[in-house]
Amino acid sequence: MAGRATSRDVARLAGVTQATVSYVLTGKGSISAETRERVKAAAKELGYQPNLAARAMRTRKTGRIAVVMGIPIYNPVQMLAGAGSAAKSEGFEMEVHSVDGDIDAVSSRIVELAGSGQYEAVLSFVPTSPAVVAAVPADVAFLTAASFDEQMHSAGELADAGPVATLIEDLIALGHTRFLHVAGEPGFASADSRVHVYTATIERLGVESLGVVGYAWTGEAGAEAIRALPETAPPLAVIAANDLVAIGVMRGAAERGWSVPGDVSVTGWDNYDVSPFLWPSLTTVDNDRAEAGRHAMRRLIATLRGQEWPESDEPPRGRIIWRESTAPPRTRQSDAHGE
Amino acid sequence: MAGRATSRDVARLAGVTQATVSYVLTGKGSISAETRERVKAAAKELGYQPNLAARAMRTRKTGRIAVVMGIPIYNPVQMLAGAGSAAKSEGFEMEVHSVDGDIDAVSSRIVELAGSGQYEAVLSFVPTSPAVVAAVPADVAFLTAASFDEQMHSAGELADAGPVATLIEDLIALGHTRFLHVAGEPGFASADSRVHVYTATIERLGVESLGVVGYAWTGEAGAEAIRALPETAPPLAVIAANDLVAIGVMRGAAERGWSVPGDVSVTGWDNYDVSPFLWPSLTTVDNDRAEAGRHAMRRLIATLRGQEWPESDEPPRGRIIWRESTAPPRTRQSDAHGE
DNA sequence: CTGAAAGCGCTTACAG
DNA sequence: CTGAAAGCGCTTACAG
Repeated sequence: MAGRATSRDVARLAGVTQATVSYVLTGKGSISAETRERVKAAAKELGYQPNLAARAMRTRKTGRIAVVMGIPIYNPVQMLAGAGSAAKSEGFEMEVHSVDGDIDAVSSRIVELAGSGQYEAVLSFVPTSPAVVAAVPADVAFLTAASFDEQMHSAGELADAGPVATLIEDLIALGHTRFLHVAGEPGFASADSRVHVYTATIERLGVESLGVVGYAWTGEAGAEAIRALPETAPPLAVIAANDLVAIGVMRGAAERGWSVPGDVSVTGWDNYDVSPFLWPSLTTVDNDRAEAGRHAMRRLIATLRGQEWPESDEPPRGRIIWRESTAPPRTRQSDAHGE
Repeated sequence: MAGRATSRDVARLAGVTQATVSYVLTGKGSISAETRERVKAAAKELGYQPNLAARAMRTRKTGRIAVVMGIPIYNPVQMLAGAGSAAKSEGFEMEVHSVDGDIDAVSSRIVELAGSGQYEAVLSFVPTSPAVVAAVPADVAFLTAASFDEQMHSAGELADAGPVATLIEDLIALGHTRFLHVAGEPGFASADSRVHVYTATIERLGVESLGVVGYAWTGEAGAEAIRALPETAPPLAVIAANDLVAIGVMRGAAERGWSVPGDVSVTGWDNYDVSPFLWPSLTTVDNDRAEAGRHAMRRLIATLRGQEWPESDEPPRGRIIWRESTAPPRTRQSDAHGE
């Protein structure tokens, strides 16, 4: 039975007082090297683990951080593992709360968590309403890693969507001249910034766009986007907001008898575990999710401690993985009929 | 700033003593209805929330349960949400820990968590070594919902694999006579029990099996299983351990020029979000993951409280969703060459 | 550099 | 049915 010895036991064994034990363990007082060693040895011998509840009560710091997830777009475990390890290495425990519902439901749940007194900070991976910031107690740090707002805009979070520009440039190099973007759910920085970069890049390079459609993280949105296209649409390249949407796009193309990548080149995002095994395998943007989680958590903890966050410290960039779903466009068969 | 009022404040406002407040809130003492109302009203007015750290310290019960996940087979969020809601409704907080590594790494982490004094119970969704049970402190409940052992055997967890039998029976009704099972990672009850039921059903119905292969939750295992087949294998039906494996199987078939479902019928498990949008869409077994999570958590809490768990209370059964990847086998073209 | 003491907010015997 | 008091294990001024 571990976790049983108290600081009093350690003190007794080391022949010092309880306060000395506390000073040694928290590193606060100035204790002689010799005493310090004695205390540490005693703590080790007893397998001493501080009672966190008692410490929390006395310090009024719980050492706990809440993370809020929606029913997520993709498997979030690696991101959570990254966030958790960053929290742990800074001495915090991380607790994950899944919240289902719309932005208001999520927002009020966050306010509730922040007000529960159990957490020193709350990190949201779901978009929240702006009112949350004001409703969170002043002594609880709050950061949303999901929302697209002015702050993020300037903080360089747009960089996350950078691969969209590369994707388009490289597809043009392959011979593509016509594009379509199937976007993710509005309110998510990842979705909004990709739309932003897509639109800007299309304009900058002067190529044709069939529009921005979808606005949902679903396969259905991808399939529907293709079903709604005119018969004359191919050849074209579709930039899908993530792999699920892209798989819907591929299905939509198959339903119409359009070949991938011959008639329709398709790109996704997030590199699902299934994506290398699709037929054709899916070109996608791979993110280091664990690092993304660590990054968000470190930033939250900096906020919590009132530290400045260097602008240069951006989240990790996505890396494009080219696979079979992208290729030079098949030569247009009946150019005369194209509009 | 919420979470600020203490039981003392509530007592003062209600004109009673702190003990009375505690009795009312924990429902333990016998307090007059009138006093009870006054206390409740006061608590509500002050937005009183008990300080959990203080309560934990006094009761020596933390009210917290640790859940251990590996880097998971599929998106675990719904299962975790189910487990979390069951925990919450029983008055516990649930904390998720992701652990990477082999069975020994996972096991020692579990022992560490159980011994930390922070949790009243630990629930593992990863297989653990048998030694864990002995190493966990006696006052910490422990349950693994992932391992396939005698206990589960008798507790009816095999029922989880029941759909395998139905799958085979229905495929036979469709005209199939030759099967292959691509299994998941050994040690996982879900993998082992499916192998068990597959083997038993093949034998019972006297149909041909090309074997049980794979033993990994990967797309590569699925593709490899097909690549290793003799040219004469089709038509056959492949029971894959989950959708990722099944997608690998479909790719393997495509590589060999075998059509799905004409030459190879394929079934998966877990109903991935991408599976309805594959081409062909994938026949699979859909589980109520949230209910599975709730079930495991309720059972853990019953253990924690020393309650008997009724044998009849089984985890939810999977429901087969028939889609395009399964169909009657194409007539064998060159039966003479078949072995 | 170390010791004695207070107190974080709660629950729970024990008297009344 | 309610009140006064102890104590869970820790940290932190305050003296020495």
